[in-house]
Amino acid sequence: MPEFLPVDEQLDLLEKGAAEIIRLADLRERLEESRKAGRPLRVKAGFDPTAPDLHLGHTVLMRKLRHFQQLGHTVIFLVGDFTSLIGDPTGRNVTRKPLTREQIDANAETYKQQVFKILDPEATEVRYNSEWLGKLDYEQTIRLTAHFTVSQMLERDEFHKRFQAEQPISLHELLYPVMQGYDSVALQCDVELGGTDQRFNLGCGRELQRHYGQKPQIILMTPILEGLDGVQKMSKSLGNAIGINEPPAEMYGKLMSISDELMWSYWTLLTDLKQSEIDVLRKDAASGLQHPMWIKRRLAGTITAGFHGDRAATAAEESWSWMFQQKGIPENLEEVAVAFADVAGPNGTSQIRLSKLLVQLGLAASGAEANRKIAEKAVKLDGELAENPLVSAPTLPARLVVRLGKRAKVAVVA
RNA sequence: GCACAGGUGGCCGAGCGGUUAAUGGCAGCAGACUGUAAAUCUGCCGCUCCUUGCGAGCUACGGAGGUUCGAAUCCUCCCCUGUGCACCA
Repeated sequence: MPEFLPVDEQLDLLEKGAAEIIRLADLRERLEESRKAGRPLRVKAGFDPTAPDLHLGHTVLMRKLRHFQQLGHTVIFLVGDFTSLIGDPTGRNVTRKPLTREQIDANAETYKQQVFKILDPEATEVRYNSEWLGKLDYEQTIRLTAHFTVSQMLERDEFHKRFQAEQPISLHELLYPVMQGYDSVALQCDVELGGTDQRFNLGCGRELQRHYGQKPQIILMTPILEGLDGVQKMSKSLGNAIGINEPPAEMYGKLMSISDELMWSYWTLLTDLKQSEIDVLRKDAASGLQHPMWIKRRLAGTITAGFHGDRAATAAEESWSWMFQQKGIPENLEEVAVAFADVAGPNGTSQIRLSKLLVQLGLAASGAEANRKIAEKAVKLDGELAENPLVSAPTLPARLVVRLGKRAKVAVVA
């Protein structure tokens, strides 16, 4: 029979960084029962395999899942392969395009690879909701939807807003919360985790479980992580995200660019430091005992190390410091191999067209943009301001340190 | 199906026959300042090419045609969205 920690100790970890728990008393009770019976709780979180590139925002929830896992409970990683045929309307003012089966499968695979950087694969139950949703026939679906009313659905903020704004709401979108709720029934969940934006969907699970004679699940909501701008939620499409697969230097640098204020919620949501310790840091920063920059550097180092290991994090920190504080050129810059033919200048000469080089390196989105940046004196070559669109390449292969604004890369032209 | 209102660059939103690659706001990028912060100020902000010039060409205002020297702006058809109507009629 598995042993569980005393309930208060479990709650101490589980409550950290949770935005809201419905209801805390029930969770406590359920934990008591589980401990007494030696039965792990079934904890579910659903993921839409729509965005194969996970960012730190997604990890807030996964870290919470891991907490349950660490405490010995059963974590169910639910791939919403079926629901993503609909596309969750959350956070959207427009109807999503449905994905194809192939896209979903491919996305789910990448998803898992990334998720297991945080979760223990051995202790995770991976499920797909097509398993049960795909089997529902039309009649069963009708019976399922009969448990909800139209006005219940329209109460949901997203729908309400769209309705008020006279924007389209497709009928099938109303099915999303119903299906997510049914997932909880099918899996007999004790707890479901989700972001605060999932409140409505999570609640549907409780509602349906009651109808199916199950104890309504406990809901634990995690806050939505703000992106680099500190205003909007972290999202790849808003361009304010830090991907968990980004190279260490990139990750570290982005973390350093957040505002001082934002850093506190990152500490809470993205690290294992105890809340009490974080509060001390905050006090020290306010009183001037510790410079906020150093606290931020520690944050960036901690998070980077979590994904890339201590050594990589230290290297990232060093090159950041070198590059931005001393405005130097770090040693371990990313090298990109570039074919001379792709960046060749006028015919017959050995010159390189700088704008093309910037595009090849991914530092500029287009040649036109690259040219503008050159004109704006934002480009440096080997530390020297580059104002000429043509660069003479002495001998091939040539090694050039190219810098545009905050980012720099080494081009190896051959 | 009918009536009405709409569909403009990443988003919001002007323009309603001609210096309109398209006012303005947001977002973004770069420069200054800093702790690569934030805030602020300044510049940029469709793409391609080169002889990098206040250069040339191409593409763009839901789609397809048309009128015109010239259309995001006018006409026709189509697609999409919202609202209202839809028993007696």
